[in-house]
Parts: sequence; structure tokens; C-alpha cells
Amino acid sequence: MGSGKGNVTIKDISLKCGVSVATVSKALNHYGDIAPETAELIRKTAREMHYIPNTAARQLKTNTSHNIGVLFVDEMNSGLTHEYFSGILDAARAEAEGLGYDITFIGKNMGGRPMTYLEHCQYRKVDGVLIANVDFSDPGVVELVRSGLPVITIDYAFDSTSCVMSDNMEGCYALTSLLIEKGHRKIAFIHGERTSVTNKRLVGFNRALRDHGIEPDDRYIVQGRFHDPKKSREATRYLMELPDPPTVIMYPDDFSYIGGMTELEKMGLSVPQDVSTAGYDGIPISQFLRPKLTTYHQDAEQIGKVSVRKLVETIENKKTCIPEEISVSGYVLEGTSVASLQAAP
Amino acid sequence: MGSGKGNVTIKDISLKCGVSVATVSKALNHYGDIAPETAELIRKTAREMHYIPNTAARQLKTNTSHNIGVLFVDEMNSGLTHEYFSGILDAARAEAEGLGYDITFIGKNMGGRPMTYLEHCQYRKVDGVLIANVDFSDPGVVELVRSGLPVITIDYAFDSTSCVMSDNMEGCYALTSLLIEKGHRKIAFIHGERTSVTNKRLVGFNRALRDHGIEPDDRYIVQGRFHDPKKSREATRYLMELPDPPTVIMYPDDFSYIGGMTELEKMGLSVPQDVSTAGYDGIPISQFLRPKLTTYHQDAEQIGKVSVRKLVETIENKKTCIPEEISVSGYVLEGTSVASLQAAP
DNA sequence: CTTTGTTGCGAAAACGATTTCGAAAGAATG
DNA sequence: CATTCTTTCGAAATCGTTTTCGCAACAAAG
Repeated sequence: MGSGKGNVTIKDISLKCGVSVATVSKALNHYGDIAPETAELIRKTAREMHYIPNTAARQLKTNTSHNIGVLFVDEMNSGLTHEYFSGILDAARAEAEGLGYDITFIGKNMGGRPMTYLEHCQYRKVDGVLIANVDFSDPGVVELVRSGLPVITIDYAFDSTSCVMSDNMEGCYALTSLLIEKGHRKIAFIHGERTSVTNKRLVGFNRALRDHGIEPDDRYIVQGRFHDPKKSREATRYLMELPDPPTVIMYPDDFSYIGGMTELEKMGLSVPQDVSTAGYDGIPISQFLRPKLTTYHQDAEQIGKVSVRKLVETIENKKTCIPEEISVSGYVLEGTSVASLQAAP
Repeated sequence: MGSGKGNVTIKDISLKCGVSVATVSKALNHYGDIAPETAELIRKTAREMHYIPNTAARQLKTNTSHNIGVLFVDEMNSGLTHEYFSGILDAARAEAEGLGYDITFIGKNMGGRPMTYLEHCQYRKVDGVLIANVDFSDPGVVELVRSGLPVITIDYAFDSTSCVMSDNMEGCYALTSLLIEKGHRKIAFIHGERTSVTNKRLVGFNRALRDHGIEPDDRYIVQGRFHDPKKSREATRYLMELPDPPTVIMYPDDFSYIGGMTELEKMGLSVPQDVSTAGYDGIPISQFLRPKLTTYHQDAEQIGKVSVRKLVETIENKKTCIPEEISVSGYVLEGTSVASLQAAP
């Protein structure tokens, strides 16, 4: 049934109902100047005939696609295979679908020929774009953000657009505080690249130390990389070979911790007896590791959802919608990777 | 620069070049009946004016979108957050982009109102669709497969369409054989739901046993679920509490193994001293676990790539392209989770 | 000088929707 | 009855592209 090649169009409906195509279009779009009975008849027959609007035609005329672009980093396996981001993407997809939007990936080339992100967006006529996990200093990204196309950035703030942030400062503050309350004083922090996320975490970290009267120790702050187990192995070894090693190491993310964990093991150190550890992200697997990882869970689902909501809001009320920074809070997931040091000051 | 709202169209080019829009279109599409110099001039000015074709208009006229749909399961966190599938998706995205196709997610509702997968595909006018990790007996999926739209399924074979399969039979054969060569005889197999993937693995498993003269033992074959650590914890406990427990347990996937691992630990059993283990998938994290997991690496990247290639081939040569089953082979990743039992028969 | 064949190009009709503007018919008003 | 509003609808233009078909112009052939 319904195997006919040509899909049913607005014209077919108009013929069947004995009205013009204009009337059909207006009825379907709930215009005010159509008699209620006529409109109902039209909508009913449209349903019966399994009418599906032709997006291309609509898009051509209205210049809107009901399609939002998603710009995640491609290269390396840090884009879709990063659980935090794939969680965001998955939630975003679901939310967009509910709001009547589809999602299209935006890349930097198309059919061999290179293309800027903006051009790709124009090519697909996306109504807005969600940007996450990219190098925000990339000229292509900046061009896109400046283009006037509705944009939401995730975990990075431009002042011209709205952004959704995980509560990195509060999260890192809470996590650090927990460690301190457990009696730790020599707290190492392997952080990620110097992005705004890292900066916020450092602020939270330092604030927690200060609020508890602890002097920050530069030797314990070392730069690693997000989602890079190798880099964090190196950093872990460096830290544990210090003359006065830390009693706990905070990692930039759970995945990086896995690298550190193997290095500690290789050094014959066990967690949490010899050294405590904490992650960040709270990805599912972290709770299946032994010892169960103490980590800060970022609410990826909520972040994806909120991002799309805000983006659609921006798209649909472009003039009245002012840029806003939305923070989504997570919570500490307490595992067994942090030992309680009873030696009080 | 280029901040004008209206994009440059084929008409602008025709004006600038003093030719008709028809000529421009033909030049841009490399038709034969345009003088080489004229064509070159047109293409040059198009480039200079930063012309971007309007996909909507083209799509409306040609009824092709250069857009492929992707149908991954949504609900639960087994879709995008499953590393095997997100690896496939990422590779597919990259390959599609190179071939001039964009990717759009296909869902089962649109803007609140429910919609079949097929309707969604028609709505977005995707040229073809990639299906993976879904319930292949779902009527909506079957409808889509039967619709005549070019379709590629991953890890499941319909006879009307092409499919790309990981070499489950060979993979499971190789993995099982390795265990046997290590001296294991009492080999347990926690397998996934009864899908064609599971069936193929069971064939490989049984064949390996038979080829080595080992009698299969039904008690050691238990049904778990893919990507479900809880289920595999139960199965693990069940197996290890048997009067005559196995010496090695094979899991349906690496993620499930993590569940089993925690259960073994809770039972006071250590790997591989007390029992050996093997996973499946070879996701990155498996190689950072201690002990490093022995597993079969499925080449997700290659699978994604090949799937898109075949799909595009099907789209572009719809008549001449015959359904085909493509197998992508992986390899054993040998870790330290399997003990060598020197007790030969 | 006619006929036939090439070659290069353009006019115009689609594709399927949206939207403006006005027309017709009936209702309300004077 | 004439006039003015409302209400309900339709004709037609439009979005940007592709594609068919035919028209010139000019060369080759008779």
C-alpha cells in the first residue's frame, strides 16, 4: 500500500477537497481566514491521504529548514566516542526531535572540496547550530559564531551568543572540598588544556583550598590533556616521583584517570591505600571500576536538552532573545577511591 | 564582507556573465553543450562570488537531497554512548562528508506527533538510510527496509538489502580457539540477546570447540544481554556457583565484562588466577583495564566507512547494484586476562 | 544555392509549497 | 435599497534550481 512513487502533495488534497492549494496550505498551517469546517475537512483528508509536507519546497519558500546543525570535533576519537559528549549529543537529538527539528552534522568539507563551517551551514540552511568540544579559537568556528546565525556553545562562552555550561567551578569546588574534608592536604590536580573549562575548574579548586585555609602548592598543579590516558600516565608518574608526593590526584576526566590508574599500578601503588584518586564526568563505567571512582558527575543529558531548548528559543524569537549563560549543575559521585586521612592538622 | 542577507544565486552569476541561468546551471554541472571558455568563465565567477548552491531548490527539482539518514536506537544509553556504535557513526559521518553527503538522524516522532521511520525519511527526503543497533523485528524498521529506499543494515541481514557485518563467526572462532590453545576446556559463554549476531557467534564458538575435539557443555552457555553490566553480573555469579565452574568466561562485549569483573571481585575471585575472562569489541578502555582484557576487536571504523560507501554506491546505481553481504574482519587483542593452563589433556 | 549537421545557448516549464492581494458573498448598517 | 464590513476563499507570484526543446549561426556536403 502506498507504494506509489510520487508522494501526495498539497495539490492532490486541494483536488480531493474541491478547494485551491492556497486554502489547503492555510488550513494546514492554521491560518485564521479559513472556515473551521473547511479547515477540518482539509486536515482530515490530509491525514487520510498520508500527506507529508515537502521540506524542500517549504524551505525554499520560507528560508527555514527546521534543521539544526551540530558541530562536534571530528578528528581523533574525542568527539563522538567521548562519553560525556556523546551523552550530550544523544539528549540533544531527542530533544530536537520533540521540538520538530532534525539534526545534521556540520563538517569542514563537503564532497572533497573544503568548505568553512559557515558555508556548510548555509549550504544545508540550518536554522541554528550547536557547538561543542571544538577548538573555539579556530577561525572557522569564530566566523560561524560571528555570522549572526543562532548559535549555542557548550562549555565555552562567547559574549555574543548564549552558552550552556556545566558548573565547572562549583563542581571542582565541591570535589576538592570533599577531598579536604577527608583529611587531604597535599592535593594534586592534573588539569586539561587551558580552555575556559579548565580555568573555571582551577578557580573552584583554588577557592576550595583557600576556604579551608590551605596554601596552594604549584608543584601539584600539572597540565595534562582531556581524554588522554597517556598524557595522564606521564603526569601521574611525575607527581608520584616528587620528593613529597601528593596524597590524592584529581584527573581532568574519568577516561584520563584510567590511564593514571594503570600507571599507579605499574608503580606498585594501590588506590586508595597508597594514593587516593578522583575523576571528573561520572561516566557510567567509572562506577564499575574497582575501586569505584569518586568523581563529579556532569549532567550531560540535561546539558544536551537545555542547549537545544535554548537554541530553538533563539531561533524562533531571534530579536527578543538575549544571550544568556546557562549553568547546569551536577553532583559528586562518591566512590571508594578516596581514603580518609584521620591525621588532622 | 559578504554580510548580505540574500545569498548569491545562479541568477546573479548569469547577470554578471551575461548569459542565461540555464547556461550557468549547465556550466556548473559540467554539461557537454557549453563552450569550454564560457564554462570556465562561469565557474570562475561563481567561485569569486562565493556561490553556494541552494540545496532546497536543487532537492525540489531533482528529488535527491545528498543526505543520508541514520537510524540508531534512541532509548536507553545503548545508542550513541555505546563505543562500538559511536565508533561506527563517527566513521560513517566522516566518510559521508567526503562523498558529499550529510547525515541526519532518523527518529520515530517529529515535533510531538508520532511518525514512522519511513515517513521521517520521506519528510527529510534522505537518499538512503543506515540502520544499526535497532530491533530489526520492529514493524517500523521492516517497513523502512521494504520501502525500496536504499538501505544498509549493520550486523543484521535482510535478503533484500545489502548489509555490513562484523565477522562474528570468525571472530568468535578465533577467540575461542585462543582460549583452547591456552589449555582451557571448561569455557563459559555469556552471550547477548538472540539476534543474528549472537547466532553467528555461537556458531563460531561451537565450531571452535568441535574442531578441537571438545564437547560443548550446555550449562556453560548462558544468555545475557549486550551492553548490560548488571545482567552479566548475575550470569557471572550463576556460572561461578556451579558445582563445576568454568575456567574462563567469555562476555558478549567489553562493557558487559566490566559488570562481570566487579562481581568476580566481590566473590573474592581474581582474574586471571582464579578464572580467566574474555570480552568482545576491543573498545579503547578495555586495554586500560587491569588485567588488560583479552578481547576481539571489531573494526568499527572500517564498518562505518564501508557501510557508507556501499550505501552511496547503492544510491547512485540503484538499478545495477545488487544486495551484498560485506564482512569486515577484526582481530584478537590479547591482554592478560586469560591464564595459560598447562594441564594438557 | 540549397540541404543537412553541428555547436552553443536561451526561453520557459516544471518542482511543491507560502503568501499577498483582491474578489465574491453575505451580514450589518444607514 | 444602497453602502460598508466581514468572512472565506482563490489567482498568481515567488523561492532557486534543473532540464527539455528549439532556435540561431555557421560549416560541410550535395
